Amino acid sequence: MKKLTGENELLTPGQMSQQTGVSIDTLRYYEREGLLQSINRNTSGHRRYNADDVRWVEVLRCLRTTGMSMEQLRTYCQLGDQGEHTQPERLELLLRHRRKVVQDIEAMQQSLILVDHKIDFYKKAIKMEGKQ
Amino acid sequence: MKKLTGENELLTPGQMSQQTGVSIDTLRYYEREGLLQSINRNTSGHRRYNADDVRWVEVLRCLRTTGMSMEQLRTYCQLGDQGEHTQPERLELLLRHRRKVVQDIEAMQQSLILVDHKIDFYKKAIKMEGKQ
DNA sequence: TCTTGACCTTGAGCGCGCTCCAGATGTTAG
DNA sequence: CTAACATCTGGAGCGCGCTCAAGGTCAAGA
Repeated sequence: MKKLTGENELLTPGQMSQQTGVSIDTLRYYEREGLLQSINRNTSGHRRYNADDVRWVEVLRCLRTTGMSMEQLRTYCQLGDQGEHTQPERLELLLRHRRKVVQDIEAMQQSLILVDHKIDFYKKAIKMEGKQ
Repeated sequence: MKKLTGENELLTPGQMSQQTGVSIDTLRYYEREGLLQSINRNTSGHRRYNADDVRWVEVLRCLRTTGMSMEQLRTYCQLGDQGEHTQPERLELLLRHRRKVVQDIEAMQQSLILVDHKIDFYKKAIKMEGKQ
């Protein structure tokens, strides 16, 4: 009988991976790299993730999706570990990141305009060829 | 005396690099990888880029900025080499790419929302702490 | 003439973010 | 009890997109 929800809402690595969309290997890698700390273990040393861990991994995913580097992520985590007094620094880090992300999105949108021109060009060229 | 514009509008690698923002090494790398073809050479074997090359590198940059892989880029170039009859395929490739880019941008914007929530959280937390 | 500097080629090296492997231990269904 | 499967650790390997190094050619200025 497989437990689907029980055991105090704790997730096995496999369940965690499914829930977050992050591979088991990557979860362990993040832990090694200091992005994931104090993960609970059961009596035999297997990881058991809790709801906080799930939420944190979702934050990590958002930051990775927006292109934050492992190094910055590590810095961010370390600040978190150092206590509430680092909140201004963490805010600063996120604001810096945000500015970069907005720039990146704008660069992509700008580049997309040229791609669209190319697309239009091909559409017209193909249509012409049909008529010619 | 250094020529700044002369020589039939042809650009040296250094000038090309400056103009396009792509490093000399990367320009050569792209050439090796088949992304840049039939680059002219002067009598001593040095590259001389023309206006078409500049425009093409700008296209490459847009495609790279939007995350097209080297492999797809190579495919796109090869199709171009095969003549006008590959235009429908090239159009298809660009349309596929476009869809992916739009998705990527949306994913980033979505992730940015969560980052913004975190930012708000810190802003409030810091303000509270000041008042408390 | 000599030096400087841009360019050439070939091929190795690198940083990032995973991803995989080996070999051991734990867990569970039949 | 056993077979099959999940997890553990430590460390190696990989794919991508450059980037750099070594050793050479060539042209121009002092």
